[in-house]
Amino acid sequence: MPGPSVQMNEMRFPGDVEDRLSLSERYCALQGSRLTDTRRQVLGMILSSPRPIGAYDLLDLLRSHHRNAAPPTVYRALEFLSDHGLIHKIERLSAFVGCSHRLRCHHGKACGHRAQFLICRTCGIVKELENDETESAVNLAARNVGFHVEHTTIEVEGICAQCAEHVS
Amino acid sequence: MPGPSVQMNEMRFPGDVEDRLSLSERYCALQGSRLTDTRRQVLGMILSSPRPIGAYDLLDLLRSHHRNAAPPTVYRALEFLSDHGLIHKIERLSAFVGCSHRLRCHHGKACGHRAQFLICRTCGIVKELENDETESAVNLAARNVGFHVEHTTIEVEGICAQCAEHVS
DNA sequence: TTGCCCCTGTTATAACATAACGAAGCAGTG
DNA sequence: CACTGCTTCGTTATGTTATAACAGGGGCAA
Ligand SMILES: [Zn+2]
Ligand SMILES: [Zn+2]
Ligand SMILES: [Zn+2]
Ligand SMILES: [Zn+2]
Repeated sequence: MPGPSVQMNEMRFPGDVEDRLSLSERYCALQGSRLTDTRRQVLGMILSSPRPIGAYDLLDLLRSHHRNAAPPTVYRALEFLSDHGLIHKIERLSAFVGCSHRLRCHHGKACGHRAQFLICRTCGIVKELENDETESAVNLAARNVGFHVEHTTIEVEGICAQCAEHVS
Repeated sequence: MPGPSVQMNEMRFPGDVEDRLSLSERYCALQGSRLTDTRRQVLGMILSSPRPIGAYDLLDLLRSHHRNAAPPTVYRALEFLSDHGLIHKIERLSAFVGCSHRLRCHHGKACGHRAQFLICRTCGIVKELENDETESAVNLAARNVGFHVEHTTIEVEGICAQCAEHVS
């Protein structure tokens, strides 16, 4: 009876997603971390989703290829991916998106990459911006009251350009 | 057998909180809204808390004065207070703080008040800033990609001035 | 071999939030 | 007052998101 001892079938993703997964694998290896099967599959599912996806939706998807998956399975993977800057959590949605910056960045885990997220309330698509002026302004304002900034969450809700066109 | 038909005892708050509650009551009246007993008590509890307080902590407090309180009781009050700009939700904490702006503002419900929140990860205290440069920068960045902004969430995690002193 | 660290499996529970429906209260109106 | 419409609230149940806690497996180095 051939086959692996654990019920984990390989999940196939579109070519561009596979490319990003390969890059992510190499990126993790350089950090001395391992992009294991589960982590890779969760990342692939996030990258394949056109909009932010929640932990329990990921769990449902994961289960069709990984029988034993439970909430901690997903949350552990999400924590790893988040720690390594491969994904971002959108707080307002309790959902996750792939980082559109990380794979273009050569500074590693602690590069201080900060972003702003534009959330369209019509189509649900989230765009990641990296606007230095915004970061500078908020950092300055915080320092002016003696606050030491460690992490900034900026999430903008509104209507994206696409959706605005459709209405007019 | 005297007493009200509903088990709702008046809760007493410190003088400064009572002052803000009175102002809030007048503010709501001007809007044609009613700051009912439950809403007033929830607001009072939020204003009395030195740090953000979660819905279920509010529920526990509320129950000692209001036997029948259930989750919807609290969430309805929170929605009302939030809609009227009297409180803010801190997304990263799923918890609520009183607005430090509203009672100084004469523009009413739709004044477009926007704020940034500095969350100290040591003491848990949250400070509300109103920095126009930050708002301008993020609005500009969004408009540059054709995004129509409706609401912005800015939450900064780090160490407050107080706590930074204690360490050094 | 032993000990250590990382990763995972598994069960259970905590924490946060809303759906749905009916009744009570509080306007105005005739 | 009786009628009506609207807001608020009580109540029960359920949905959604996230973590605690502990055991086991597998690689690697001393
Ligand atoms: Zn990013
Ligand atoms: Zn859109
Ligand atoms: Zn405010
Ligand atoms: Zn502090």
